[in-house]
Amino acid sequence: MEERYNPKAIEPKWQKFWDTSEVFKTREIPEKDKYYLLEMFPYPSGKIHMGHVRNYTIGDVVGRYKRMRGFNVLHPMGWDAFGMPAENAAIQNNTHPARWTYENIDAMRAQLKRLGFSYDWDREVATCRPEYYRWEQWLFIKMYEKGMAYRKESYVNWCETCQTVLANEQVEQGSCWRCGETVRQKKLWQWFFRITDYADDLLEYCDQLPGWPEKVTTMQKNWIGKSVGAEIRFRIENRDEEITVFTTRQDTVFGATFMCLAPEHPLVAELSQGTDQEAAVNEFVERMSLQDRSDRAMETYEKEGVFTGAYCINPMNGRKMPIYTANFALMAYGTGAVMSVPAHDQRDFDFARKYGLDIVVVVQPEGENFDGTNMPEAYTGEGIMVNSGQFNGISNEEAKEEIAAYMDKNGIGRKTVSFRLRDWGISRQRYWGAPIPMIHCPSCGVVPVPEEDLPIELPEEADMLEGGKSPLSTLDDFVRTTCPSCSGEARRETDTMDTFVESSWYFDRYCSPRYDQGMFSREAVDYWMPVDQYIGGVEHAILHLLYSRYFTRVLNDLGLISCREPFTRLLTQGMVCKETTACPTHGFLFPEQVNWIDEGPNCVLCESPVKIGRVEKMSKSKRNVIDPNVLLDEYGADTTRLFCLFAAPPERDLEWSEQGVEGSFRFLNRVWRMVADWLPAVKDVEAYDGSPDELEGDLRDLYRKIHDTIRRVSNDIEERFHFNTAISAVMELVNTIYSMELAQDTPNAPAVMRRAIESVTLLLAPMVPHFSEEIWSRLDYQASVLL
RNA sequence: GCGAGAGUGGCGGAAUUGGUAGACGCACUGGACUUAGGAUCCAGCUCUGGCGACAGAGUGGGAGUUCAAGUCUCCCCUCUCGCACCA
Repeated sequence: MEERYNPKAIEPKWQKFWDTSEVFKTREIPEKDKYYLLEMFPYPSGKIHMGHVRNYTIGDVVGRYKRMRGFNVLHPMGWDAFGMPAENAAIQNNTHPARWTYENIDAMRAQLKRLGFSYDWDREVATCRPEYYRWEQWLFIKMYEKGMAYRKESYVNWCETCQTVLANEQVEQGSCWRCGETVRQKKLWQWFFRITDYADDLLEYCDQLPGWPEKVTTMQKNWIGKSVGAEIRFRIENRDEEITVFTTRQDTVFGATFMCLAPEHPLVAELSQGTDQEAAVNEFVERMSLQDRSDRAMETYEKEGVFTGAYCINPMNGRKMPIYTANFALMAYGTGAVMSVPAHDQRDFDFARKYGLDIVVVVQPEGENFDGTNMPEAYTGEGIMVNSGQFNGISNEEAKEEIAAYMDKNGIGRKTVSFRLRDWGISRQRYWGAPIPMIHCPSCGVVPVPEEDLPIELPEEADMLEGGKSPLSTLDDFVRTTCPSCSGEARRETDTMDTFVESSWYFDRYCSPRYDQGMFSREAVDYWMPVDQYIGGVEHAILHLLYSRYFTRVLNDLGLISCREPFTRLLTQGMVCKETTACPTHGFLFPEQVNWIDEGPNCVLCESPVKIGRVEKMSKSKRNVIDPNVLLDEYGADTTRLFCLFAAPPERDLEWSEQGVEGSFRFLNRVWRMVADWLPAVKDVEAYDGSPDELEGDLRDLYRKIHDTIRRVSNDIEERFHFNTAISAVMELVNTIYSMELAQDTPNAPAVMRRAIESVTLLLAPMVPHFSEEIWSRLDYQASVLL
């Protein structure tokens, strides 16, 4: 055996071996325990980054480990291939999104193969292929038929830069999640999925996902945002109309002294029309629509509003309440109308003080005597009901129930719940996405494309307009069609679907990726689903994971799948971070632009001293990125993988360290030398399998240490996913062997050492697979170490 | 503001059920081997005092429970992440 460990020679050899021997090819074997392991599939941006390497390495360890433990493992990989970057790249480089995407996929697949991941590549899926999205279109039609998909004109989040609609989940602090542009409100006809029908179900099951990090289920719960309260109707004075509000404090209804409507509320314009307030209201509404959404969402933002000129009547005490439109009333929550109770809500209190509106106390805390003039701020706690007619004297908690019952009986209102979650707007005015399979007929209205006409393929030669309207709407050949129902002239829907639709069911497709009679074969999906272990970044805690849970429920309710939750266990791995380096004149520097000299780091462009910034997530903009390819060239896949596993436990952030990589490489060399040293002695010996009692001294200690290590590593991998401590356990074992300085001619030493070497190889096999396969074969085993 | 998580040597991080705090690695120091080594092997490495055996302190701070606390309870501080005018 060579003295030196040479990954360049070893790794391609075993990658080829895995390929040709088809060890990772998977099929359904009913009598075997299945294990569906999934990592979040990447967007084919062109290059694998360290985040991918970490994510897929963690997954690969679990997959290989489970395989070694005898499970039938499904471990697929594919491409989340639709989306904006392909269009942008196409415009910039004068190419086609499809071409750009497929080239990127080829490049990234090659990189993943270089890392030695145990994927069943026969199951590869790319969501931009018609064979894939045709079934998404099929499902869309099914959902349309069941009323789960619908169209409405509504205010949508609009990104001017991306020229497209964004889902609520894609708006971060009032800005586009992708480009950072301020999001505006725009009124458009849009397609929606009725995810709100599942709000309660999605919420309730959050507590039945013990395999998920609490952090994620909490985020989902907050996002769904259930509030229990009541709906109350207020008659508008001199009109045959009502305003419905949602409140969690129906106990304070007697203290409601005015009404606030969101500026976007349809009644605002209607009520002010023809009054002296009309001009002021219009000015206010106009001003609010131009305002930055994130500014408006600030709690500290000054409350302001305008009287609409109309009044409504408090149904409990007949009080005449002025109707305002106010900036703190949000169209996106509840009904867009707030009954304002200034004594018991801080926002209402601020507003009332500013505009001189009445403050009526209806909940009095014990030992206090609040009234509208002596309160420094709103009182939101518990107390005894006052100024509330027949409900005076009881606690406000009791009053919540009694008032709700009273209102229900008298047709004023009823108990209800409100969710923060909105329906999922999926229309996108973009080219590179799955076309929505609908037809607009002037006489029949909206008609689904007949099933036999699917897929509605994306036309190839789209005129990609930079920042224009939906590219598909400019293609006459695409748009013009005939109505399936009356055969008259009709127009196709030109919006495409949000790319999150594709990623909401790809894990089902992996079960039978080439199936052409439906989304998936029932048999395959029932065998494999749900995913036993899902691994990916926490940035998808709301968006992708919530949508996927929703889709699984839809498929379940349509009778297509047996499970209701898609992911049994979820691991959210931390980010890969590195310090930033900045030059006073050249700004952030790439690692290779920094010259490390004795006096300190130095800019290669101008030689001025470089400032070391804080450790942050690797990103192009901060330039603190390490290209995995460089690592692969220098150290090979196994060292790269080992470093990712050893430097931090998976759920924590991993800080990049050149010395850390060096250390991982050194360890593999150390193991290699040990094996090379002992190989002649152990080659023709059976691994020791007797009782430790028949050994003595160091050999007995070593034999016990071997078994202790096996227990620790198995436990660390299987139950805790603590690969860092699993590796350190193996390091300890190797250190023990080195420090014992066993003589090779000691009786039993070769047998025990063979046991030691085999154990180390098996324990390391999930983590450094090429390395382990190589040693395993040197021990004269023919089959893969995985078997 | 609400919710979640975290705080341990010079650094990354161990300590699984309350039981020797600092495993393993990095960095550093010393030694061995060597023409040489930035390779390798061995040893040291929490802080303070001491040549030393050793003594004292020590897991963000403060109190408590316990024979025993990084771990449990209470209060406080700091950091990270998520949500945030949610009526």
